[in-house]
Amino acid sequence: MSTNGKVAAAFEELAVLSEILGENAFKVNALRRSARTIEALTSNVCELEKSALLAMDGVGASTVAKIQEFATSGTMEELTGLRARVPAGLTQLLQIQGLGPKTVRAMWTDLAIEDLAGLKTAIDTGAIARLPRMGPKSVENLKEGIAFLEQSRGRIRIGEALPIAEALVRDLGLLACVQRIAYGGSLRRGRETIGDIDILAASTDAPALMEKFRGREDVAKVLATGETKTSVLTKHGVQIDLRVVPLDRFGSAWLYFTGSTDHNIRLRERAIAQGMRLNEYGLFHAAEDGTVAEGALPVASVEESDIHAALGLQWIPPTMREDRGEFDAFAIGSVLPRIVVMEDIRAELHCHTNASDGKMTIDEIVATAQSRGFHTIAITDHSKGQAQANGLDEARVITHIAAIHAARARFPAMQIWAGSEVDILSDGTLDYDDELLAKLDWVVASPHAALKQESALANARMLRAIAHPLVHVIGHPTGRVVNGRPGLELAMDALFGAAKKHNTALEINAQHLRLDLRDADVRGAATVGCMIAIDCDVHATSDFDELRYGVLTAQRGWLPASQCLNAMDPKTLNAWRMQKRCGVG
DNA sequence: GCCGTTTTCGGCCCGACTGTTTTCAGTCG
Repeated sequence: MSTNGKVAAAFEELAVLSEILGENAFKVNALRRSARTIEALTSNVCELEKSALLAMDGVGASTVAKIQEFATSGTMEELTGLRARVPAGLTQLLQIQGLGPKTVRAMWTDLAIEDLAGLKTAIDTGAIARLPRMGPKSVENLKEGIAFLEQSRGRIRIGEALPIAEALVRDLGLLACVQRIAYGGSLRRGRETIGDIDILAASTDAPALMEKFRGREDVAKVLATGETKTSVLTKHGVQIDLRVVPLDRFGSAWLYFTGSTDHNIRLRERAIAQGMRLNEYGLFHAAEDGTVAEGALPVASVEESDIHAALGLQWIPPTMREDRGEFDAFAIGSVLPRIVVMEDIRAELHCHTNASDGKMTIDEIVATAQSRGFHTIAITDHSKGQAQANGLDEARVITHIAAIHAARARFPAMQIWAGSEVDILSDGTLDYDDELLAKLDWVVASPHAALKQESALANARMLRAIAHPLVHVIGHPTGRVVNGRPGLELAMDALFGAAKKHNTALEINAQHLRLDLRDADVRGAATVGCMIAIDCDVHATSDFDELRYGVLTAQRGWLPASQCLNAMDPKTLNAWRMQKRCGVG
């Protein structure tokens, strides 16, 4: 785990243990907020100056002291103390749906339950019923919560969640009683993993809509159902919540159910500061004492943008609602560079044909790119080190370059480049020599092996590749897999600085399994002024559809269209390609 | 634990739902 990951985990653990001990909930929340802030940093938190730490929202003297203590000793005294007081097994109990810190604490102090096994025993013997507010239904829910936890899949990847949500919105949207329907939550914000799927609807007949939803073929269990809210668990182990609101309150509800929690809190604070109140039913004028008159009509509620406008904001895209500076950036009057959108993307600069491990021929892949409205494609089959992927040796590369260039006559409207995805070897040298690299129109250099190497070595390796004058783009820079492997542990800020200096682009690999660079790193790279390529790493036709995950990640990283290679017109992109090699060969 | 266009102390977003209760605590998003 990276240093920032360790420090963030320490703060999260502080929060959990404090919660079980019954600490002030606002303190617990502040600890959690510190954890999230540290997790999203692109610099090593232990190497930052005190002033830089204090400048971050929600970071105060106490947090700084803990970080500095961790930096020098590798531990936090307070955390060590809490671990000694709270049984380790209690933390897991908090992951049970419907079981919170108050009840866990009561289980521990009243019944001496210290872990999941102890809880199960207390349920079996009936001892659990001695707790206050623990009636038969609560016990039943507890049993189901434990069963769900034991078979739970945790957060699922966005590439799995989004198609499920889209199908649901499409199907339910066909019902005559549905006036408006959309998904919200972390899915709409484009996060790389999703806890559950949130669907929001306006309907003339809410009970009928709920019944249709509960009766869907893929529903395994109804978790809760009422007038306005139904939660189900699908056969694939995904929780889906459906909320129904009046049509004229859709905007405020959508804003609320999209989040994030931190963003919502800041938005409501903003409303209060302006003498108003905000909830899912709208933005309301408040009386002197802060209350809203019974039955008052909202100032704004129909569209999200109405509420933003009434609070002095331009509409904030969902991908940027994380309380990471968006309130200043979107204040009315402030000007933000235009963030990249799907329609900007007109080039695929990383793809594989059947010459290595792709499924398509050169002509098939070019034709597909053209049919998607692209003007440029760089064909980048694997280098020889990727033997398992049928990587090309030097002789095959020469033949392949000629075959790719020959395709230009058959696709006169397309700019077609013969490239390679060349391996960055563990020492930072490349898998082809410079003479061969210079014959290629386009070079993507990527790490594929030695992804567990020590951090200092990994940094040196990637810096060397970034500095190589014949490399255009660094492909999937960390080699991580979402929910899979952590990848290289890199000092990202140093990489961004080098990429800027050498004018080497960094990739957002759009494959939802990779999303590498991750969102927070895109933000860091974009801030420094790096160029970014959003590529689908195409192996088969359907891989072109992964593009949207890459674009969502770019938007979460506040990437301006002007810093995205794939958003350039063909001439500008070609000019960038040529000048990248200025003074070479 | 953090923070300040009334505050360096006293607040800190807001409502729905559930199950247990006779008015509300706990949990969730």
